[in-house]
Amino acid sequence: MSTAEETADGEMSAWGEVTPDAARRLLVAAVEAFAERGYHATTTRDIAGRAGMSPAALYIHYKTKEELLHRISRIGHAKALEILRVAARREGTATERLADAVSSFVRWHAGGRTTARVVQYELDSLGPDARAEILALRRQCDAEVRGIIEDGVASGEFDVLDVRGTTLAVMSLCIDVARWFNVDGPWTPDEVGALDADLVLRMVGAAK
Amino acid sequence: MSTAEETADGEMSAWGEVTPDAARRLLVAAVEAFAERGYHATTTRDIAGRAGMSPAALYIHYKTKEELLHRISRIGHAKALEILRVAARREGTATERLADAVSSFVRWHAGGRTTARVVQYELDSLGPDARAEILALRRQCDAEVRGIIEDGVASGEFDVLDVRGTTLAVMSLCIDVARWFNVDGPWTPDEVGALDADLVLRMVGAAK
DNA sequence: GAGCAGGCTAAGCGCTCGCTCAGGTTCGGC
DNA sequence: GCCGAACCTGAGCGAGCGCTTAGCCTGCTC
Repeated sequence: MSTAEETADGEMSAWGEVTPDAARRLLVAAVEAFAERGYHATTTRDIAGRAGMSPAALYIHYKTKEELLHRISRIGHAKALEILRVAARREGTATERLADAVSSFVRWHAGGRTTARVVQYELDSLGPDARAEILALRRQCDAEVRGIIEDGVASGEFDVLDVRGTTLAVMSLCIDVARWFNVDGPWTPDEVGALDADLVLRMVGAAK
Repeated sequence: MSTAEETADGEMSAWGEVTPDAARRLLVAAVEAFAERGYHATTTRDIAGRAGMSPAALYIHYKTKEELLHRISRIGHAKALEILRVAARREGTATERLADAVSSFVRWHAGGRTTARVVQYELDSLGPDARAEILALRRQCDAEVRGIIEDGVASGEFDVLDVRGTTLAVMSLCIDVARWFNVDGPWTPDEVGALDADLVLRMVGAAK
């Protein structure tokens, strides 16, 4: 699969399943605003304005501003989990699957940086129930990566002292990309993905 | 140097240089509130309340709420830079200095998680001038780590394909600790520091 | 072509925000 | 014992917030 759908204009194509059209435009506007300013610094008037509507139109499609963040978080985490699941369950050695997981996960964080920032850093702005639901998805993401590492340890491909700690370090490497990646910077999402995949294989002691 | 000054009750001792006493109490209260809720979700009434004062007292010591964040960011980044500088300029091989830099930097992010969260994740809430000033400090932090890695490459200790990219990955590993570390979790700051230092040495291809 | 449901806006409500200001208290210097 | 400076509070201002409501279009049904 190409990364085109996650970059530039295509970044927002992942929201195609959201209907009707007005609800999707509001959601996309909210993603952009939350990514730029953060949830609490974003006003409902700003979101509606970006979608070309009046502030009141927002409340026809969503009950509250928080519901927008909740839906964005759920869809985003579902996408992240899908990326990791596909990599974890494909054919191949643990080394190949880990490299695939890291490179595609990093590509998503870099190319879809706008979405990824909201998904990874605005979790605490959700209420307790919504946060608990999203945290469950996040633990599943961790579990997919940990599973690959455990496979590699079991098969003798990897040399890892602390599987849980190393898993967290791998996730850190991927997630933090959303914090620093800049589309005007020296790297493409593909290049960062390849670099980080190489670094992760070194971390787990995989043979080159 | 022990890590005691960065943990538990001692976390806030780094603000000893802030005077007078009331100004320091307000600053510490702001650090706690910003770390818990984020800058925009924190009210001046909350900060003043935590410091045991009326909302108006805040404006005797600080011109605006943003000035509080600015001062916190500057002091925090200065501390981070000092930690990295000490490790980078001590005696020893590049391997020893990199391990020292990572373990002490990670210890600071884990033990002083409250401060580190504000310092690393609330940067965008600053105005343009203040942000530019803080970004300069951040680039100096990167440069210290990059310097150690370049030394290791030059001496033949390290095997690194992309020095800039690897530096960013090392910083990611350290900084992201502030996002996930939990004082009630299974690790102490020292343990995370040692684990991440080991992983970083693997990333740069240092001999065990 | 009247009725009606869904989608939208203009106007604005109640509230809390960052911040201000007049005035009170405390305390060292003389 | 009085003065001025430093510090702090109670009260509250103007603004902007999330969200609501009354009513107007538009297009589909029969």
